[in-house]
Amino acid sequence: MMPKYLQIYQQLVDRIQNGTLPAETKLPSETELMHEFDASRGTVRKAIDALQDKGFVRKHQGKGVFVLSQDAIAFQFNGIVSFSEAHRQMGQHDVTTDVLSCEVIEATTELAHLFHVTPGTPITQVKRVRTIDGERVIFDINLFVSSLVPGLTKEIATESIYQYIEQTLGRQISYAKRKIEAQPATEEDRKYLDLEGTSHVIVITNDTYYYEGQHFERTESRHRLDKFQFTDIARR
Amino acid sequence: MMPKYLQIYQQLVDRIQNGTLPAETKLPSETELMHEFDASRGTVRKAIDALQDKGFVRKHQGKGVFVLSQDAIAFQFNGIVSFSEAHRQMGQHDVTTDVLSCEVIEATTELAHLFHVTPGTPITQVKRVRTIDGERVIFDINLFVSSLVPGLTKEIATESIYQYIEQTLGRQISYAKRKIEAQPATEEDRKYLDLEGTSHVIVITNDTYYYEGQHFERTESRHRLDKFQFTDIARR
DNA sequence: GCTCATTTGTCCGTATGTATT
DNA sequence: GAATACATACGGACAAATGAG
Repeated sequence: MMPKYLQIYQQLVDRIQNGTLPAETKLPSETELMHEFDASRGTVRKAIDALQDKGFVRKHQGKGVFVLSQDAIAFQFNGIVSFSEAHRQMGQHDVTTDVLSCEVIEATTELAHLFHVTPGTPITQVKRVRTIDGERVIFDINLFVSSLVPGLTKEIATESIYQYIEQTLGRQISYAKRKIEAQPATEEDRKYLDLEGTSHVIVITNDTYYYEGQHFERTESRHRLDKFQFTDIARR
Repeated sequence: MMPKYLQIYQQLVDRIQNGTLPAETKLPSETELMHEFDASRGTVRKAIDALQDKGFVRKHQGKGVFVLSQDAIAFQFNGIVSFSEAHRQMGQHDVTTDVLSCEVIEATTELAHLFHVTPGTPITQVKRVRTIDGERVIFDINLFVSSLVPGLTKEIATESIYQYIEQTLGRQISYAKRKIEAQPATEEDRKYLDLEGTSHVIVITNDTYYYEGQHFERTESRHRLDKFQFTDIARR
């Protein structure tokens, strides 16, 4: 049973997304929502606070709660949004993923230090290439602490690994640190990507942590310069 | 008068930052905090929720509230953290800012469309170069809708423009959209930056909006490839 | 496996303050 | 000034998760 405040939240999100509550319009007041959902004021307020946290509305003391324009929300698919990810959602491009390798290696001292495990600990390494409209433009290297992501197979790596972790393993992801920088292309980059003469690649290093604080993954995502784009929205 | 829940929040932040409440330790329970601060449970909970939102603690039903390690917080300087910004805070580098120009231009049809104003509207344009350890590595172009940021001078541009907006003008910034991508270096890039033969620059386009929703600024920050780094933390 | 105390999560009702119209 | 709407604060009750015994 979902908490009541989340049910109210969800129904309001639905109304915003299906156009019942278009941008700029005022939400019903807290008192009206109390009666409509037969809830206390605190419960209604919690739902509205969640809406504001997610960027759907903005509250103004004395005036009311107003729906924000959708483009800001659409912009807000946070997480890493590369050229491919952004356009895959639009359905405009032909994107394929090839798993080059999926094997268990032993943690080097460097990896052991990174993940806070002992050297020799099994690490699952996945290398993938993403092809967009016939050009190989993204080269991904995933490293997982094997014991923290059991049962990972090549088939799963082709689909969404995060979906596997959250739904099949039932573990909750807490936060991810990201770093974006440019690096000179390596031999491996040149081997697996269609670099077309560019000397550098954009590297996104992503470290992901479970709710309990365990660092279970590092992913290096290496993008061809001209096919890279990252968008983000920062709220105060 | 600061609200009580923010006072409690602030005191707890202080304890975390000065080491009274080190990482991994458990906060006093809600009941204990109620007595200590002579507040109701709801007020104490609001303070703790704020702590969790800012990434200081993590709540666990049935267990308690635990202080998170500081490195995740230190990492969490949101906003754009380029090579220079990150290292200026460390005080390790010699960073200077030169204002190349600061003038009022008329909005082209393109700019008018971007800011939702009529063509010809005054736009304040500031061009700056950031020099780090003697190398010119960042070229910034700021565009402000003049009427929304009145009184902007060359002197202010040398210091922090955001500080001027929030403190002197007393306006609140709501959110910023960011885009990061690579572009071929322009002639202007080559003129103002020490590119050392690199063909591309990293461009960060930043659009900033006031609380009321007005789009008042676009900044293009053009970085030399090898001196660029962006870090970020994404929480679920 | 079960009970029990502890701790956080949800929900309700009420009162008062502050900003806007 | 009055009415409306959100902000803060208090109190009480029960549910759900955790850990100790």
